[in-house]
Amino acid sequence: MEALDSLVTVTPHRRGATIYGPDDPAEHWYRLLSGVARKCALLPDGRRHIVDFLLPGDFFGFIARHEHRFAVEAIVEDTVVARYPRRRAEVLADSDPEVGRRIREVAFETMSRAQARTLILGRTTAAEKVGSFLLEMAERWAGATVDAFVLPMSRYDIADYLALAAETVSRALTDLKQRGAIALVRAHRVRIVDRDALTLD
Amino acid sequence: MEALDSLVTVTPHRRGATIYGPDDPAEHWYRLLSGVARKCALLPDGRRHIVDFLLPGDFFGFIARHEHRFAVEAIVEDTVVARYPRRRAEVLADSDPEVGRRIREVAFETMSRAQARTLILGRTTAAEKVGSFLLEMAERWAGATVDAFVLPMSRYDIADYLALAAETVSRALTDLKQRGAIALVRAHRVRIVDRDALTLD
DNA sequence: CGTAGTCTTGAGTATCCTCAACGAGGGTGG
DNA sequence: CCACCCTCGTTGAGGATACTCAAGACTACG
Repeated sequence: MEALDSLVTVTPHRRGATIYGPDDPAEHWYRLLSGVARKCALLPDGRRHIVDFLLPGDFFGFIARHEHRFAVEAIVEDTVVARYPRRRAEVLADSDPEVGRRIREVAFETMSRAQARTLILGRTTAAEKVGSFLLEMAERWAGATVDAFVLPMSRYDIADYLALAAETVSRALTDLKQRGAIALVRAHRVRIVDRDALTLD
Repeated sequence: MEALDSLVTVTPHRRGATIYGPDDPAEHWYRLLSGVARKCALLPDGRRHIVDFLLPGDFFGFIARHEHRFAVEAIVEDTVVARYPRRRAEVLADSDPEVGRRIREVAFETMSRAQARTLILGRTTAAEKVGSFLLEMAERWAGATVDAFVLPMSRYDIADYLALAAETVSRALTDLKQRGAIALVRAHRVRIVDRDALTLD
């Protein structure tokens, strides 16, 4: 991927900063190098949906159209993003099979993420949604299956991701804690104690 | 795309037939030529999720891994599917930039579909979910923005797609009908009367 | 024409949302 | 270093929504 790396621009972002907006021309592809970000859509009635959380290594901003439909915002301080000019990357993909294949792989991974998300949202009860969400985060966090990790996003972010009220997320988490399924340290540090209790029921 | 077309195998499927199963080796890419299909996941507790409805023109079965996680089943009689051997298609994509770019475009389209679906599932009330679902189907149906179309899938399918109970789907539809937002002919033929009434509550 | 599956409708209950108040943490400025 | 403030998180009570269980009506198929 040295060929693609020659095109890259690396930019740090502050917490809350917008990486790209919903009406920006889609002239770049992006990859998160460090930090965490959220991809969100603002609905006509003012509500907000979070369609994806972006972790280090994740690519985003891929789109066939010429305009993004979502906004991407940094969630933590010093969220570092690599940016690839779309046109030149596409030209490179046409001439370099290695690059083209890599981009296809990345697109397939992104699709996998979207499908996993769909399965989580398809859960019916709040406890199941929150449980599945924690398992997803634990799995995506550094790729390894770690049991303890940091949830950098707020309860409101989680709520807008799972289509729940923030209070319901909070209640579900305390409930999981009291059942012994997870342990919480100051609201943002999670340790999974009983994996099975997060899926069943 | 004549290059890819030389690899294709076309197969008709009966209503209810399995196009590929959850444990099949992912040795093919697919495209729906006619009919309708559902992509579904079977959960450990026996419930079913429908992750996507596939309409004519849609590609599916793209995956980086070596095994599918979902099953795809025909919903209507005579659902015709084109099948491309994955390995050979990948080799072709490496050697033919045209093919490679087309596959990237298809992957991006599939991602768009997944994101649209996420927005629908993120709706909170049943009426909004069903309304958004109808608008999605109306839009995807033949690409044109038609107001009258056929909903070939059962209420149970819609329910498993929207994470609702089948009864709730039925109630939401009759409610929309009584409000004058849609007209129904024998449960499966829909005409959209008032588009705005489908989005804003 | 008959039957099996699907769709609709009803009643009661569980879940989640809304509104509200309180508490905790982190950051800032004195 | 401490006090303040402000955002975020938690908890409670009441009401709305959707689910479950159940039965009846209709369709589509054989």
